[in-house]
Amino acid sequence: MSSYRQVMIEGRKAPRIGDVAAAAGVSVATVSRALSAPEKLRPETREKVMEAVAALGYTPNSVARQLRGGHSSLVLVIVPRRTNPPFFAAVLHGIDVTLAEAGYVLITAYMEGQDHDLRLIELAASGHVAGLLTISGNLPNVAGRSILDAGLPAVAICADPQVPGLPAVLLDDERAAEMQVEHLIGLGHRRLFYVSGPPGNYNEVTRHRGVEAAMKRAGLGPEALIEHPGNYAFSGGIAGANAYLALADRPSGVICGNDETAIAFVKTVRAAGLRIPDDLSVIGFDGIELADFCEPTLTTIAQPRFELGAKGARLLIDLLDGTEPAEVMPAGGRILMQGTLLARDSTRKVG
Amino acid sequence: MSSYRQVMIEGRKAPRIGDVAAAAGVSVATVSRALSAPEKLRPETREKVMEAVAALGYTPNSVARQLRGGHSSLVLVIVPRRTNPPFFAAVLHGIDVTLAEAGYVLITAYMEGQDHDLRLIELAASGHVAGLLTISGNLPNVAGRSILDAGLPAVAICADPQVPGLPAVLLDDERAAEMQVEHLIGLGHRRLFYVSGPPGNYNEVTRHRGVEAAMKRAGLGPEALIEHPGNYAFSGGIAGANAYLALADRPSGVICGNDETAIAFVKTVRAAGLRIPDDLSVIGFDGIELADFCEPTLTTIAQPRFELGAKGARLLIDLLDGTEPAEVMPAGGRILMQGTLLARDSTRKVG
DNA sequence: ACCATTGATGTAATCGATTACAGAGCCTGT
DNA sequence: ACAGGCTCTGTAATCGATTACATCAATGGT
Repeated sequence: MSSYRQVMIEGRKAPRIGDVAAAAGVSVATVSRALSAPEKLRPETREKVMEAVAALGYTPNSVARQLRGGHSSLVLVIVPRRTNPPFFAAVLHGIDVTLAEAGYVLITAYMEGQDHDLRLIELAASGHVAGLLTISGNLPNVAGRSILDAGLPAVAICADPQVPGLPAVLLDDERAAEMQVEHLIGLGHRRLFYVSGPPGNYNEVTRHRGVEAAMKRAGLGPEALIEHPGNYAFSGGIAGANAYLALADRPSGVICGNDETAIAFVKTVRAAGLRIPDDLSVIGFDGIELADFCEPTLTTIAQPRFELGAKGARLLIDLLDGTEPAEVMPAGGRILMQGTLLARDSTRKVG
Repeated sequence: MSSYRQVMIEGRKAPRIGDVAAAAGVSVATVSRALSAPEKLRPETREKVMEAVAALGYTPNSVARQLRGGHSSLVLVIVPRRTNPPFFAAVLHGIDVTLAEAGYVLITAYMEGQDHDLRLIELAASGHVAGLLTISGNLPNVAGRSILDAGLPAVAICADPQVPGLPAVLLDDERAAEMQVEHLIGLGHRRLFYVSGPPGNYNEVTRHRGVEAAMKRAGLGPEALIEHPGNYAFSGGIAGANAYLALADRPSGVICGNDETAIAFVKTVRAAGLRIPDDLSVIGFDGIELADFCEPTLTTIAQPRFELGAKGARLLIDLLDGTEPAEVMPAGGRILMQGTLLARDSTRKVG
């Protein structure tokens, strides 16, 4: 029923390029040029047009502009729903700042499943959007249609959907997970409990490899690692903690898939009377601000969240503008960034 | 440089309505009708068209559709930057689910200031968007141009920009702040410390009124309240705590503007050796999940975050579709919802 | 004084859909 | 058998900007 045009009519009607042309006493072509190629106009003509533009409060209708063949300045970012808001907020900030510098506008959409995602796919195919950024390992993919089918330039950030030809800016998850294990082992812990991410999740799979590699390198076999599948959310931390508490012989070191998991884990085992780091050490993953405000402060691996977003956005911009990427693209199209260990109070030497 | 069209050409060229028409052996009008008014077609014609659509993988170009006068299905949500991600994530979730049910797509954009916001204003005026939702008390407003000038249907959520004619779905902030005070006073606290939100902020101003009203009603004068301006972020909680610690005679009750502030406050005063709730009681605001995972668990006022978003979205949808709002609009166009006190371990009886 | 060249501006085609209106079949009632 | 009324489909105008090409005036060269 209600089109934007109808709304316009109800209020002030939006001026069109013809109105400006009439007000300035020139043709529509001249108005168009005044806005997009001012150097082609005599200064006094340009000024006349600009005055009319200002007087009428004219904003070019970019729907029409795009239809004619102009490029959109919208970049769509696909964010997974309902996990880890503090983490993604920082990544989005890096993206937003970088896009804005280059004249693009960030819009985000959340994955929600089925019909909802189908709309995202249609949005991508609809011509509104110039490019695509995804922070989600699972791309909208409904009934055999993928959001990538639209052929938009796209870059993955943080999680690799593993689509051939799709460049990705990622944390070196494997190495980061190794750092988690090495930190605990370095403190003397010989048996570990691991509350992972959702089974099958890209980050989880990669980090899992890192955990196993580090264990092996330290000479520890699979019997030294007890795993519990989590979900990168508070609830997974609670469930993991309950599983931990139920163990007859509890490992002294605990690795959590992310900080929220770790916080919920800590909370739950403390409620059961265990002391951290006296009775057990817990290490998180992500480095959200909050990890420094909980009790005890959480040892964790900090991801360069802002930079991951910024670098991913930069890469997409280069793709869109056709400029040569500043960054040298490694074969396979995956840029890896390193995490940083933040040693705080939730871990300490055993015994 | 790179238009969406160019991209299409690089990959499979996007089929146009004419291609489908040719493939199905009908006219473009028939194809259009098959998609938007199938009941007007003979079943066999419709089927023929649908087959061609499927075979070519045709998605209507909604840029062209909109230009002609069709309504956009995009709703733009303006989110303030860099504050309180866990809070806004829940509000957005309520918005997203509600919009999706009605066939709209949520896109969010963050406020960042100046040039950046100017782009948002242009986005709103550009014809891409059907309606506007704002969760920010300050609307993009640059050089005298407001994002509302575009005349889009709009609804404010959580914070009231106080624009005449702009409907709003709000927490009853004043009442909620009264509840904070009443809770502490009910526990016997007679002097309060208040780490507020940013001075001038809509929510802060309203809650401030509530705090003062409740103090007065309890027979406490202004000397019983010591204020420190905060910012709804961790840093404000730390600064507030330091100000509190510097006091010669510290109030036993502390009100924080939101949960993040409270968490940082608690952390900081505990580090200085104070015990909570033994030495002082602290109450937060918002009711984010995390408030139940910190040490001690945080007493707070829970906002119906999902419902605020959902109700605001519902209102906008009614505006867009021209349906009669289910909710009776009070005069002034402001719908108030109530907060809920969650009494937990960070507050207790004095003495 | 006149033609060629340059620079500024206008005219009209174009992008890809929607939809008012027109026209073509096909029934039906008289 | 034919007018009138359906139903279904096609033709072409339209949305608002961009831009290739046409036009026109002014300038400079000879």
